[in-house]
Amino acid sequence: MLLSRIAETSQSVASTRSRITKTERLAATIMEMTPTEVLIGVSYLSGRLPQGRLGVGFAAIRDVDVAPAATARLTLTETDSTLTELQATRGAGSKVRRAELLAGLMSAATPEEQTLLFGLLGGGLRQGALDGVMVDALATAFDAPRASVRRAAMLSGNLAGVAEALAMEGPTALERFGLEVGRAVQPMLASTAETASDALAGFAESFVEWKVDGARLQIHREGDDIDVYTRSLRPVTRSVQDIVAKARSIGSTSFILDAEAISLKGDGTPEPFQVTMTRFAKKSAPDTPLHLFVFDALRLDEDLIDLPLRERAARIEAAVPDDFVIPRILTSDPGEAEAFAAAALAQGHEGVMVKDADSLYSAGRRGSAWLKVKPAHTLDLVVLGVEWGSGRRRGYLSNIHLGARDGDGFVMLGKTFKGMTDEMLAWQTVRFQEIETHRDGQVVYVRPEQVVEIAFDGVQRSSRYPGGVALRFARVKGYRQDKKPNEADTLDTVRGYLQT
DNA sequence: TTCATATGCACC
DNA sequence: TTTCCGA
DNA sequence: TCGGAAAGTGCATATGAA
Repeated sequence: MLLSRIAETSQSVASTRSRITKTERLAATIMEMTPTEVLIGVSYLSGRLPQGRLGVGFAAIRDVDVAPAATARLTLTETDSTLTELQATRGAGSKVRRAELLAGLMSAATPEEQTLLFGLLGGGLRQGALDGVMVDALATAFDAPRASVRRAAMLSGNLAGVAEALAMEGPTALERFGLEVGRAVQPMLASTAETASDALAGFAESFVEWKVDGARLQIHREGDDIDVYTRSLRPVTRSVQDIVAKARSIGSTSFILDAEAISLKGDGTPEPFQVTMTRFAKKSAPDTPLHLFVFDALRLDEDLIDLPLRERAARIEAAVPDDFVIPRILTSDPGEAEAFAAAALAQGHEGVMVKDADSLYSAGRRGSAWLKVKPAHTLDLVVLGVEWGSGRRRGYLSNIHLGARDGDGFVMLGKTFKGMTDEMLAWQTVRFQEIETHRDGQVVYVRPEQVVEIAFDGVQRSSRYPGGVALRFARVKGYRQDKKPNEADTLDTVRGYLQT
């Protein structure tokens, strides 16, 4: 029902415009909904989508100008306060979580409204999108074990189907859902560890494998049909025909593999991440070949997700050509692990993954069975400006602009909001207004007087910043009260990280 | 028509 | 993607 | 222990200005 509405609205928009965006499509659909439908949809959306992408959709609901992210954020906040009011009527002072709210909405919804909601989940949004909030809400609304709902949704990649089955048949319907070749599965995620030895300490025996700076791929094959998906489950089969060809040479005709794809230079060292990424743009010729590094198998002739990693690895060794398998060792010796990690770094790779050899594949979970270990660098930089935060950081100065010393001045290298505790936020809100020079919109500019220690993963070329370089994954380690700006690191020092 | 800016969407 | 925080 | 919230950069293309 909803799907056909989306199709109709798409066509009418397409007749007047050259291209329609996902948000426009969504907006058009939302505008035709009844208030109840909007309430259900919006309460889901407000907890679900990244902020910046909602601009057009929410602007349309509120009938305000289609305008930049600022409008979207404002509108999103309004939506939030509407929800808060709703919550307040339920219980004085008691906080109602979004999942509870949603569960209540679903239970109270008419069959027509439920159909719309499930349609929204399955077709209106990203295919296969999954959300902890939704799983929670479904479990509560239909009185099913949370873990079972989660597992069914993760493995089938079909949240809408799970929701519908729960509504029609109840919790017993969950047993039907399992792995399906051709249907992308939420990939297993990793936590972080400081060093390879630290990571190793938690496991009886560990696989230590290269962590390459590429793109994660999930490769499905059933007979002659091969499909490739990104980490976010976007199908990219057409862009990566060289990967498809490699997959075809694997000694099995029914599999689901978890792998990394990366462009390497002639000497085997990695190309910058941006080079790999251009292969995944909509229109790009495969002029830079992608290497394939398989590191896990959810299925190889039979389902493997409930077998330990050591067994899955053995099956991979037997079926996948060595060239396509991630270099790794099985060990419990910290020295061996550290040496392997050092060698990976020497090859130019990011670091290593350390994985519990006895762990099962838990789709979509960020557990501690997989640990990523990458060395962090630090720099002492100078704060050039700060932006007012939003959401839970409203009223605080949050996102800081970072500068490196260059001659007598400072050159901006990027921004960061990561690594700040609530205490630091409170402190910097006062501090940066003390050294404020002027304001422009959300930005408070300051005299370059405050030094901050910044951790980062690497330096990349940038067309955005005047120094031609930007920091990758910059986060605050702490403010340096003991250093003067003229002791901060220089632009040349930063550029020095480009090669390594 | 060309160039610059804005926007959407992808990812680590 | 990293980090902090609350349930 | 888990998941939400905070917002990053780069590239391609659509739109607006010259």
